[in-house]
Amino acid sequence: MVNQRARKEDDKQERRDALLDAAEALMASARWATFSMTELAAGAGLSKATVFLYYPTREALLLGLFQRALDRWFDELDEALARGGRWTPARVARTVAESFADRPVLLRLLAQLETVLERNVPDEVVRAHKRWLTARVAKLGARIESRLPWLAAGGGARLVLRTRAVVSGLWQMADASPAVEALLAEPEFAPMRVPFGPELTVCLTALYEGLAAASEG
Amino acid sequence: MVNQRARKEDDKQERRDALLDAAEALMASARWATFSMTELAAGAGLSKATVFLYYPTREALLLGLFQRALDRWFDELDEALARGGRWTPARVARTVAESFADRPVLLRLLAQLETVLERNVPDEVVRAHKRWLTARVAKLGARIESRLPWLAAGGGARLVLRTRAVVSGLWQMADASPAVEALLAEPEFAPMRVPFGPELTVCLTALYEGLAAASEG
Amino acid sequence: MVNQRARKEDDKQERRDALLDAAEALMASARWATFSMTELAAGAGLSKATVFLYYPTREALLLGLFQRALDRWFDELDEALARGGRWTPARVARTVAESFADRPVLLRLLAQLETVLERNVPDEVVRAHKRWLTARVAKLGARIESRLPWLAAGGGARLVLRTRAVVSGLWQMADASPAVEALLAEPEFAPMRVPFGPELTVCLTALYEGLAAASEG
Amino acid sequence: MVNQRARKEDDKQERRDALLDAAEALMASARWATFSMTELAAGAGLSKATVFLYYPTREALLLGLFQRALDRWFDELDEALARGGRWTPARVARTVAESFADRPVLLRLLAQLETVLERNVPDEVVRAHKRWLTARVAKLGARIESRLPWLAAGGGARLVLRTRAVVSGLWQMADASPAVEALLAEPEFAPMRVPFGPELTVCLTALYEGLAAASEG
DNA sequence: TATGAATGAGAATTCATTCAT
DNA sequence: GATGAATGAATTCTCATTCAT
Repeated sequence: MVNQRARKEDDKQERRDALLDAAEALMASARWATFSMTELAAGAGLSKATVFLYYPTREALLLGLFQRALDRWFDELDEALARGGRWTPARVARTVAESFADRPVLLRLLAQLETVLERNVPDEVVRAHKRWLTARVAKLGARIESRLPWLAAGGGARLVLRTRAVVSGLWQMADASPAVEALLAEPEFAPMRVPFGPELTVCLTALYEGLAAASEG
Repeated sequence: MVNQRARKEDDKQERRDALLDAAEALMASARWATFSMTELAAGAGLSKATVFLYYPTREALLLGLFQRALDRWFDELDEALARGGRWTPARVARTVAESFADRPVLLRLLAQLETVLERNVPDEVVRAHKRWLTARVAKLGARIESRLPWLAAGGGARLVLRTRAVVSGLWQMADASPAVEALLAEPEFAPMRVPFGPELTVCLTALYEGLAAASEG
Repeated sequence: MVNQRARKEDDKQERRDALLDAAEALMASARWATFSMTELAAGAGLSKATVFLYYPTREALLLGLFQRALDRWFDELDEALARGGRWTPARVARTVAESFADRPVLLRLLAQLETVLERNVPDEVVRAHKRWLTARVAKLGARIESRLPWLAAGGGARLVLRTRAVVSGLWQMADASPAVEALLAEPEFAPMRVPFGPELTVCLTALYEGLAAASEG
Repeated sequence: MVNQRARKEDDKQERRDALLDAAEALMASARWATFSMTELAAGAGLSKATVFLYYPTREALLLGLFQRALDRWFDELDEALARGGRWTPARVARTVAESFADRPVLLRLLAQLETVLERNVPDEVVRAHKRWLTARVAKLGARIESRLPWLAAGGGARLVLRTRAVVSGLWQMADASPAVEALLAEPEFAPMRVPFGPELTVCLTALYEGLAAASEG
């Protein structure tokens, strides 16, 4: 991917994607906490100036990366929830929890959304993103409502947001720095360890079941 | 006759506390997102170099602030949970949710713990913090276990961690930048709004009830 | 039958003129201080690369714009000085001063000539410009000598250069940034205000009269 | 001037002066047109960050340099005008013209004042500068009024401003880039040469005499 | 102990200009 | 001839941290 010119619209999208691929690789690596445009450009084999050709600010780029990762996740989860069979809160929870497996980049960005992503981005870009997000949340919410009939109208979207909170909160606890990781490996700190996958399943299951019970009770 | 050494230690602690007070004021203000050592020193009426005399790094200081805020919260919640009457999961949830009211600083630090606080801090400092934290979590966990008898041994501590995840995740969504805040105020984005307090109560209640049901079932 | 080559040359000149038109519009606007090739190309409805097809450097383009503006000014002033009646130094001064009315672009470029325009321009381009300029100055100088007979041979050209100095110096003082403009509007700074038109008339009149007196005495 | 610390207020002023000295050296050199903070820091034997410790922006620094150079000029001219003997417009003109000899830095900054110096400078700094300038102009104006009694009250200050215009305008024409300099050395361009010193004397003399005549006539 | 001064090591971003089609 | 894409080379400025007194 060196030194070629993206001429057609397709090529441009390709380049954009390549850029996001490089960003993703960086965010997935151990150096994710110090993500910089310099490193990104180097990783993508492009000059810094070229990066700014495609994204007006660092944050806009990260927002783009977030949106792409989220989009893929929405797709996958939607598909998973479209499968047949009997749907209980627990099954929904398991399905949702599984959908986050192997998505460290999405999870990291999720944790940074409000803190980083939505600052220093042109207003219209944020607006476009939020509009897109609202639509996708609504769509997923509708799907979930069809799976959990006790949900009121709009309850599906609300469930998505609550899920996001649990996911993001748990991930933050799980994604410790190497130093802390090492510390937590010591027996003394065993009670503080948070295995992301299992915990997520447990928490989402409990949350959904609890909400179901509340709506029935 | 007062011990000279001790008095010095006291002075030192006093200074430390003054520093944390200034840091807290800053984190509570609108400028919290740009917390800098310069501003902190100015706020504390000290020179920057002096700050580094008491805390080896910026992160260590924030960790100190976090620990203090958390300590106060532990105390308050412990006290609240010590009150009499019948304790249901819902009451515990409400009590916990209320304990986070008016604690923006704690909540902001909570959201940054893994991302910021635990990097660039001397190992022993992290270790000491984690040790303290483990103890307090265990203690609070025990208290909660006494209130929710269906919890297995160690289940209280685990509940505390899970609670932390929900709290932190919800807060992040709620603590948006002013620009996003304005955006979310538009009717179009109403479904994306997350009122922290009410949502926390709902989520924790559901979570606890769900866990209770699971342990019984 | 029209010459193909010539027509092409005409087209080229047309394009060149269109470019200068866009540049002029930009230099006349409030954004003149941040004149950039990007903005220019956008204003001309061309791509940046195309601009460089017609002018080798940014400075060469500005030099072209300067030359065109100056050319028009020479024409107008020459015409004005061709009028009949009795010519005194004062009348010449007034005529010259008036010739600068409503020529902000010329004046701005005048102030930048040595600082900006004549750097980073191919040698032959500068040479061609200077040759043209010398000729026009000589011509105008001759005209002025016919109006102010006390001028020695070559004195007209020298007067043109001296005039240029006064004009450029006064304009610089008058064309302040908005911030300074606002400041100068305060009573305290009244003595520092320089109204370009009136001052120019006064200064040129005095200069010419002074030179006249000197040549006679 | 390496790596020492400016501790007392005196030292600080010294450092400030050293910084301005380095800036002056740079502005006096051939590279003056590309003056950058990087080059300045290198020239001063300080780190870039240190430079920003003393001046908040590049422009503020240049403004400081300008003010110092101007201050010295004011002093010298004031002194020269304080000398005894009979004062004619011509003698004032000669004195003023001489006061600009060997002041390339002042002259270059003069030509950039409005274009560069007064942008990107904190408002209060500009205000302070303008206030200082107004006062010094008034003082010098008063001195000149005492030398040229035909000047009305306030006419001295006005004369200073008009002088500034002539000086700045002539200097700009004289301070050509090396390339242009070489060009102008050719016989063909002899009429376009502007020897700064002599021309300044001639122009100021004519201007002052012209104004004197006008005020009498 | 306290601190004002100093700085290393970036950071994001810009812009005139060139290249490949 | 025209152009969209790409970039080299700067630029200003920031900030946590260290040094010398």
